[in-house]
Amino acid sequence: MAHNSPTFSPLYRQIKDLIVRALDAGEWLPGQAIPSEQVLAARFGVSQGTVRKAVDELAAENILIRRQGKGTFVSSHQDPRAVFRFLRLKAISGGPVLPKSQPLECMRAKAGQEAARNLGVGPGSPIVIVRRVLRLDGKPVVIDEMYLAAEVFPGLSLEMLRDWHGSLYSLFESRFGVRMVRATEKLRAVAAEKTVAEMLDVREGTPLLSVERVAYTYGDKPVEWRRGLYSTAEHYYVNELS
Amino acid sequence: MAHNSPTFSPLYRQIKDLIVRALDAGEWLPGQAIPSEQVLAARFGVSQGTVRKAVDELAAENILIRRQGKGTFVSSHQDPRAVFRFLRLKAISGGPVLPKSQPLECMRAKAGQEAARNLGVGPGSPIVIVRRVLRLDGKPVVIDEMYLAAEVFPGLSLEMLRDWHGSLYSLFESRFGVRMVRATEKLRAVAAEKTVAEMLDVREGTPLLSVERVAYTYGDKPVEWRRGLYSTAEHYYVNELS
DNA sequence: TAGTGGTCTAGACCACCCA
DNA sequence: GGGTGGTCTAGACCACTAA
Repeated sequence: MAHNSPTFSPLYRQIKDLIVRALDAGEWLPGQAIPSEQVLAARFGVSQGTVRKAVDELAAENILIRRQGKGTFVSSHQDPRAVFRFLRLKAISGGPVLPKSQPLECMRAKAGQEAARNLGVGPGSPIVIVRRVLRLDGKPVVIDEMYLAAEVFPGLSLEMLRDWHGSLYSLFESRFGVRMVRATEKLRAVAAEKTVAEMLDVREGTPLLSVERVAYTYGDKPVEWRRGLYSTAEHYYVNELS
Repeated sequence: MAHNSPTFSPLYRQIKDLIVRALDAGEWLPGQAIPSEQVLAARFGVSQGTVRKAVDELAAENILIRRQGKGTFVSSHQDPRAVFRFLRLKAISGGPVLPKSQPLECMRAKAGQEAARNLGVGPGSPIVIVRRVLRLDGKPVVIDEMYLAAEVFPGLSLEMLRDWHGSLYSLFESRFGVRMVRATEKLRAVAAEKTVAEMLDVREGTPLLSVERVAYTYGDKPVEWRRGLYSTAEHYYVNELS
């Protein structure tokens, strides 16, 4: 093996890329099992240990899920345990939280400077803007505005959003084959403007948590830019540092 | 090997615990190299591969740092790269941020209900309360109030805090041998009260980011509970989701 | 050149799940 | 019982660092 080329990357990382590419191509769908390590090793012409290391990293990134005795599965936003992977909210009371999305608007537009930059597309590219309210335990807690590259979500409509019972990301995954894999968020504290305050049932000027997110699919491709305003009267945003 | 006992844990995890215990005992200090994998394997009577897996996990948790060709090192808050591991603030302008701590107060007290619960000590236990302002690029951006178990930080004083040039955690590490390894944070948006507003140089009622943190040392032992109020006029809190 | 971590392999056996 | 992932080992070789 040539281990001294300038673009050297270890075998297991090449295997990892091949697996990601297969996932991106839809060879194995979310929730389904991928082939066993033995089979993958034969397919890629490497030892099982090398496949294992590749899968280990993908499992650490929550892209795959290993289940001893059963197999290795493509992680899915359909999985109820995955809901709070991207929704870092908990009730101050400590009780369980039942999120329910209430779509308000779904419209076509052209990308402005900021949206274009965050979505990695050219300015003026067609995008879809979605606005919705997220209710937790029946109360409005989050108001979101999402910007999506239109070509990735063809035919997305308000009816489709209204008819869907589940998380947005599970809809994206099921209907458009787009799996959100990673996201970065920027948090600030802002004052509620009048219209927002009414929707969240708080007084105008109430401090809200502003959460700006860029979400990526396989291959670190950005596909969603969103801004959420969280009412933190009865909920807080949790984070783990290490 | 008895792999079927009810308290079964794999060898590499036992090795990991032994390494953590050695770290906790101060056998190897932050910034120093630990023995090579070969040496550790001989010491614990296992193969190098098993030590490697234990070290892999500790490196993933940012407790150890591997450097090819040099060795494996105990991670340290002295390392300038470690400053932003627990301070998730960036300038909106995108420029670099130079944090500087300005201690205000350091007093002894007895733990109330909440502090006791968060620090894992009995109510009434002696604690130290520290208040400080954190300046970024010269401007006051964060005001912190910290609650520390007194017996873990004997002799902590305002003078000591004032004389220290570096992060608080690097002080704790150098002077008291307490290394912060992990933390959980709860974020909310709140309105600035008068005294806080003055210190942060904002108007009363300005929305601030409230960050409540419990920090843990080796063995998941909580040793610090703090609440910070962040002015997010020119900075934001960053987070990675995966 | 010697020592460190990093990669890759091959094989054995264990733990778990399911038919 | 047979298949899956999980653990552990032993050995070879590569890549990086420092003296």
